[in-house]
Amino acid sequence: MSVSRKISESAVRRLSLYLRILEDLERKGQNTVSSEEMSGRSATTAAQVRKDLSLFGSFGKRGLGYAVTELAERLKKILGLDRRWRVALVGAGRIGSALVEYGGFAERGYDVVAIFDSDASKVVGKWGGLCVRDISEFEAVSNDESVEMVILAIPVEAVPSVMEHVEKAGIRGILNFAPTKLKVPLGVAVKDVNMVMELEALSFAFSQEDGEG
Amino acid sequence: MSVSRKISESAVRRLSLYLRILEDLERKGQNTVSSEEMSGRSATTAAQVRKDLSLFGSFGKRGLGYAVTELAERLKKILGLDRRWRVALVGAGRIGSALVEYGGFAERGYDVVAIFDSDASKVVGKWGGLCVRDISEFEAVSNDESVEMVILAIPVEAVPSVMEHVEKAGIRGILNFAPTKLKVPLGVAVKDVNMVMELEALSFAFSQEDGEG
DNA sequence: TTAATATTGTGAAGATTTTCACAAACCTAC
DNA sequence: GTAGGTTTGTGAAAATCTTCACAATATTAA
Repeated sequence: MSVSRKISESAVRRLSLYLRILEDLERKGQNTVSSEEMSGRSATTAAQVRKDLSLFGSFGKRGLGYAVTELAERLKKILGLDRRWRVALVGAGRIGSALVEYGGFAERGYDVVAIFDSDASKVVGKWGGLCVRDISEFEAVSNDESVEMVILAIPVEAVPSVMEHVEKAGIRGILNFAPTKLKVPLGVAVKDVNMVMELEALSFAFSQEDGEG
Repeated sequence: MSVSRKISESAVRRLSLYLRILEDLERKGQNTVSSEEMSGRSATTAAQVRKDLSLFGSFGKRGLGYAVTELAERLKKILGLDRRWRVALVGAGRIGSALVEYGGFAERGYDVVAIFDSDASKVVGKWGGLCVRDISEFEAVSNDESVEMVILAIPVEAVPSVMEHVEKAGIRGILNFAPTKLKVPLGVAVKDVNMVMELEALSFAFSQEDGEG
């Protein structure tokens, strides 16, 4: 049951996708699903689906496929979604605002329990029932609130000073929206979300097409 | 000069990152940079940097490194950033709002020239100087405005009907924020941005740590 | 019970990506 | 011009990831 092999980035991404597919099938009342059908709904092959799942055990039945609900539960456990996570948002700007109001996080087990900004006095009112705190309070508040992960939605200039607080508080997971590579101590996981980078990949695809025969 | 080899997803991502590093160095007035230094600022090795760049030509000088400004220009050209792109936003909800006001797109050559929503009447006022149009006008407006790419910030349910318009209009690049795999005709490039998926990768990293010796 | 059919789980093969390591090219100093 | 120090560009090796292909196992039907 315990996994000692290193799982690749892309495999984890696919697991995430499989879970979404399974939940969709569940809603539709489908009981079992084959690797073939799963591959049709993702952008992979049936072999890839089976290989990915086999990294964690044998969840299927030969000749039959996978039990939708059971596999979904397994994946949730594998992805650490069999519990809720306490998350802090740092940066109460446009992006931060959108993320808090978005709602998709809570739905999947991530509760935003604190919000910080470098100039909290600028931010009026409550955000989703939380008042925006000053970043200087980060260590104290994140300790009180047992914050485990941070969503970083701040400008690049603010990164160094904010990261000091985050490090001191012992946070070990960061979802980074700032378009810069964070320097973090060993053991801290970082995932970058960079929308401009995605657009650049699009225009690259275009340029390649045009440039070629 | 012309590139016939297929460039990997991750290589393109890294090129994007290199460009950001170079622009930073440019601002700081640095004239040349070594692959070693570049690798220090990204999360790769010097050999990787050189390999990536060599896919497109020989831009450096042995013993000296790369000319910052020149390499930046080269990368811009490679990434299709030596021109401006006309982009439409579809979906005037929270995420769409944040994206438009964000500003980072225009800065990097992507101009939002039209905004659509399935219920435009709900959306009051102008967004960044543009009025929000009804999605039924998509083909006509995107034609008039020479829209090339679309940013899709709509709920999953709305995807099929919206995609019909997008396809008919002949759009060939989509930045997709909807958490679903888009079915697109051949020749249409799609990049997915899925924040929940990133968070799931984070909690996966956590769970792995905890589960292992 | 047996045959027919479906589908998993997985070694092995194949493909792709990353790293290594070093000759070639360039700069500076004398 | 030569020696000494750098750093690129790139084949080749190593590592990683994906696909193939098929034995093993399950279901259904008769």
